[in-house]
Formats: sequence, structure tokens, C-alpha cells
Amino acid sequence: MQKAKLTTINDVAARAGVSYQTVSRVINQHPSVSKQALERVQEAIQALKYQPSNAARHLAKQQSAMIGVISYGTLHYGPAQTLASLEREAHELSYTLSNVNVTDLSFAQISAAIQTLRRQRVDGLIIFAPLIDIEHTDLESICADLPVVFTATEPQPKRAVTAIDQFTGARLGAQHLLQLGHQHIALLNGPLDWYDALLRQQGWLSALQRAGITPAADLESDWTAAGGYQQISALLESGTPFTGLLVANDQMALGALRALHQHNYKLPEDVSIVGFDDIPESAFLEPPLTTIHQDFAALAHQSLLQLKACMEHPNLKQHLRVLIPELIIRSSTTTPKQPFRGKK
Amino acid sequence: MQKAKLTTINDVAARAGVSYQTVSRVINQHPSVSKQALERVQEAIQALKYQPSNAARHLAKQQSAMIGVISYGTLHYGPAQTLASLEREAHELSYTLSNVNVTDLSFAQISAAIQTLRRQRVDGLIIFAPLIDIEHTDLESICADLPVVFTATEPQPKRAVTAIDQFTGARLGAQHLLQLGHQHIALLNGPLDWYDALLRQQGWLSALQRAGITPAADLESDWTAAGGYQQISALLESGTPFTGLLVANDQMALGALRALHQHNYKLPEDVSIVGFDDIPESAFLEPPLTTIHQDFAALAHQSLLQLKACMEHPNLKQHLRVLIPELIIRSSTTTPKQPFRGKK
DNA sequence: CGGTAATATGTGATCGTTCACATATTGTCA
DNA sequence: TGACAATATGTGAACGATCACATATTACCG
Repeated sequence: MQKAKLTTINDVAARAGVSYQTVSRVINQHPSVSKQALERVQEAIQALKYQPSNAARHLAKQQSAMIGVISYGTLHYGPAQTLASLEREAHELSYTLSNVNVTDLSFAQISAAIQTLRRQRVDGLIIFAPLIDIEHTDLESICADLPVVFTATEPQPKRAVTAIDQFTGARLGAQHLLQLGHQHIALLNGPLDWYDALLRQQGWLSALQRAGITPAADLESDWTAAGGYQQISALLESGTPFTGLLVANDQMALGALRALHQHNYKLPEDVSIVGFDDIPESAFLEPPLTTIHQDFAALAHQSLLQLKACMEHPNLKQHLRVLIPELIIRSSTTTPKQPFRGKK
Repeated sequence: MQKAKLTTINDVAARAGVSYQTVSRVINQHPSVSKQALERVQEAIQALKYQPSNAARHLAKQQSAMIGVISYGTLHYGPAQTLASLEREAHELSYTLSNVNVTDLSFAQISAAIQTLRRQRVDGLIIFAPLIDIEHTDLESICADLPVVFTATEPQPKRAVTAIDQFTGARLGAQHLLQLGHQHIALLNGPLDWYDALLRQQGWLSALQRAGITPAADLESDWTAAGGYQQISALLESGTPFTGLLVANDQMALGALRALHQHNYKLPEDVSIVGFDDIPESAFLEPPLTTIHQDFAALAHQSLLQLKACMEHPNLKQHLRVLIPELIIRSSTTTPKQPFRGKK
């Protein structure tokens, strides 16, 4: 093994001819260090390629400069973007991010993830996973007095939450279709154990109800293009009439487009589609996709800011921070050709 | 602040009525612990919600159970997938991953990233970024005796490298087009400061040269659909004749498809397109995209295995591990209608 | 020149673990 | 029953940094 024993603060002190405490002062930029000592210590650090050990520092300081993240579904666009932004933002605040990705939303996995992060003595925690089934009391017992920010999850009483308003997003999409004159509007949603999906369903329903319109169809799929393709193919073959379609992410919308093309539908004349997320490819689909833009970088930024507030003022009451998504109109939506149409 | 002082091994020992060392033995599953002591310690751990401090453990053990990753461009599909897989794999080997994402490939950033990870005393390092301009001697000086695995980078003498064979991948794509009878084949590549892009260019060129065919065009873009759209639009407007197009990732291919549709090209009759990566959406594009499949999960798996080997046998000479990508034929490629065609 | 403050440096204890070693207890067999 | 091994437990030092405090040096002002 490489038992080469890494250089320590003492090695540097010895070489510079000062005490270890002086070296510590140089590292931490304490003002009371003479110019001579400073130079000699810096020279020694360079020469010995000294790097202070975070572990030792954390132990002594009783804080880790680490932020824990519990993430879910990071292979999907939204979570992946958020996580990447989170990492960048954290680095700018000179925090290190420690990410644990859970593969399901069971209490067992969530609690194991929290334990892992508590061992690392993270200074704060961002839970970036839908937690529909978790009891608040259970969470309280594991998180203890760790500062936590939730996102993508249902409102937690007394807990800090930063989220993009999915309800409003879906409503914007549905309203756009309604304003164009669509009367038969279907929803292709993601899995309902994602809280985001639940909220989008509610927003869509709310818009339709307010307009006095009955939903044409309410489908659930798995966020993938394949799933979207499958569901819309089935819907078309079932003969259910619809002219407007709200899809809960752009990948499924892509699959839906394919299904519609295969069934010789003309787009957007025959069916208008609104996606969700505004992935970079959306503007280049056939036809370019009208969609609900979500600012994941802003979500990351805000949740980190909120976590910082939690860490600095642990007793401050935290409120809900909400980001509003934006409707991006492209050419996949238009006025319906006929007020009503069935199977082609 | 929450100066509540977390519970330590001593608190557990006191409650269980044993010495701290016995508690340590329980934590580390040492065999020589009596059944009674074991039970009492476990009870105390439960009751006090004790979690051992990783920082203290690492300090004492002189190893961190952390693996550092230096990543680049994680907002793109390939890197994002690899990173996510890496995290999952590392967790399975009960390592923690510490990721630093660099925003450019300057020596300054790479070396800062390595310093950050050295401070964390990572046990090993996976450099998952193209390092075309970095001198080997510079790297040697920073990495010192840290076990390192490179990937997505040019072969390093004496260093461990795991990579997907991009040269072969591009050649497979080009050969497919050649076998269909295409004579005018263009390449739409990613930025050439990615080593992957460079290798794909070489593989494509090599296949064409072997067939005695001159390249129709050699374009460089930025991996995005927007970039691909722009470049292919320009190519079409320039009137350069081509019937086959190899694109270095599927997002750019998506943009290229859009450009071709807009110019009223019939696909695949007028132009055959081969993508790269096989993103989940590829099968649902218009038309479904023939592409080169890359197994990013396997890449992550292999590089971690190799790193483990490096860590366990530091003096073992490491070789180059290569994964071979696979051609997935869908309907975006067919025989050329005419042996030659210019601007439409 | 004495006194007080500001600056510069050093010493011992501490953070929460593990390791090496010492010691106490139990078991097994001649 | 005595001897020796195996099992079980405890003690002090170490890991590499920071903190609180003590001390030495320099600076300034009346």
C-alpha cells in the first residue's frame, strides 16, 4: 500500500521554522502573521505540496462544509439538470456536495440515505425527491435538528420548501389549449408517485373544470419517449376523440408526436400538443414543441439560498418559496380544425 | 447555532456500560464481542441514534472510502449517464463519490479540481474529462501517487485508461453508410477539444479513405440540437452534395433532421443519417434514428473496477480497457436513391 | 521611560475514531 | 488441576487539524 504518509501541518511548520499554529494561521488567513513567517510558510507549503486534510479540519471545527442531497430519478432531464446546477452553486459557496441517489421512495431507502449523509456530518440537507408516503413524524425523528430544504415534494409543515409551481404550470398549458378553442383535451402524465405529476394533474383538471369541460383522457406513463409513444398509440386506437394534448414532460411528448405521425395525423392541425420542461431539443421537434419552461438552475439556486438561511438561522421560521414556470409557444399548438373529431 | 453536540462513541459506551473500544468493535463487526455486550451496545446505538463520524474514522484509518471524480459537460447525455452510473456503482462498493465538475479544460481548473479532491483525501480518482492539452509531467506532479483512472481522454502512458472505442464506433457508422452505397458522406462532429470527437473524426476518415472516398463535408458543432440544426442548414444552403451523414451525437442529429425536413428533404430517401449515443428518444424521432449505441453504465462499471484494481495493487502495471460500441440500425438509413445529388 | 494596546508566536487540550498492546476471562486437554 | 490457547475487554497513543489561552515582541502616546 502507499503508506507514504502524507505531509501534515507539522512537516510544513518544521520546514518553515515556525510552530504548527502559525501554519494554521496562514492556511486560515489569520491577519496576525508577520510577512517573513507568511512567506516562509507559503514556500514550505509549495515545496511539500501540502494540502490540509478536510477530515481533520472538520473534526476540529465540528462542521464539514458539506451539503447532502438526496436525489431521485437523476437519469431524467429535470433532476439531472437540477443536480448539476446544485453542484455548481454549492461549489461557488465553497461547499462540497454529497449526493445519494435513491432508486425507490420507500422509507427504508430514504432513511438509509439520510443516515449515510449524517455520518458524513453534512451541515445541511436538500431532499430533492417526492416523499408522498413518508410520515412527517418519521422524518422528524431521522433529520433531528439538521437543516433541511425540501423540493419536488409536498408542502411540509414547519419545513423549508423550494419548488417550481407545477400546478400553475399545468394550468398555463391547459389554458393555452382552451384559449385556442380546444374542447377535448387529454393529459399524458408521469408516474403519480412523483408529487410533480400529481400537481400537474390537479392544475390541468382545475383549468378544465373552470372552463366547464370534461377531460378527454387522463393517462399515466413513465416519463420516457417509449412510454409516451405507447400510451398515445393506445389512445388513438381506442378511438377516443381529442384535439388537445397536455404532456407532462417533453420526452413523452416526443413519443406522442411519433405515435401521431405514424397514425397519419397532421400536426398541429389535427392535434395540438403542449409539453413540459422545455428541454433544449424541444424547439427542433416535428413540429417545434409548445411547452412549459422550467428553470432548474433557478430552482437549484433558490433551494441552496434557502438552505443557507436555514443553516445560519436555525430558529427562523421558513416559508414556502415558489418559482413560476413559463409557457413557451411554438408551432405544435393551433386552433382546432373541427370542434370535434374521432378516430381517423 | 445547534451546539447540541452530537452523540459519540463514548456516550454509547457509557450507556451500554462498556468501554469505547467495545463499541468500536461492534461498529466494525469484530468477532470478539460477547453476545451480551453486543446486544447492550446495539440497544444504546438505537436509543441514542448514534452515527459514527466519518471524519474521525477517516482520520484514524488514514483512508476516506471516497472516490473523486472530475467530470466535464455533465449537462450532456453521455457524461450525465456515466456520472449517475458511477455514483450507483460506487455506492454498491460502499464508496462515496465526490464529484467536481470543471467548466473548461484549462490546466488551472483541472489542477484546482485535483487539489479539492486531495484535500478530501480521496482514495482514488476517476478523471472523466478530455485532457488534450495537459502535459503528462504536470499531471504526474499533481496526482503524485494517487490511484487514477482516465476515461474519455487520450491514452496516457503508464496510466490506467478505460474508454469506449470512439474510433471503431465512428468507423462502424461510416461503414454502414458505405455498405448501403453512399458515396458522399458528411460528418457533423462535436467540439474537437473533446477527445471523443477527435477519435470519431479519425474513425470516419479512416473508413472513407479505406473505401477510396473523399469526405463530403467535415463540420464541427457544440453537441446541441440547435448547433446541429444550424450547421446542417448552412450545409444545405451551400449546395454541397451529400447523401450520407454521420452525426457525433443524437441531439445534433435531431437538429439535423429538423433542418432537412425544413428544406423539404424526404428521409431517409434523400439523406441517410447515423447518430451517436443511442439516447432513449432515438427510436422515436422522424424517422427513427440509426445510431451507434454506447453503454455508459458499462463504462462506469469498468472504470470503477479498474480503479479498484489500482487501489489494491498500486504497483501493478495497468493496461488500456476498451469497450466496443454497437451499431443500431433503424429507419433513418437506406440505399441512396441516386448515386449523386446536389442542392434540391 | 513606563504603561497600555496591538501584533506575533507558541503550548496544551480537544474533536471522535482506530490501532497496538496489555490484561482479564473463559475453555480445552493432558 | 495446571497450562496454554482462544476469547473478551480495557488503556494509552495516534490521526491532523482547530481553539482557547499564555506569552513574547513591537508600537504608540503622554
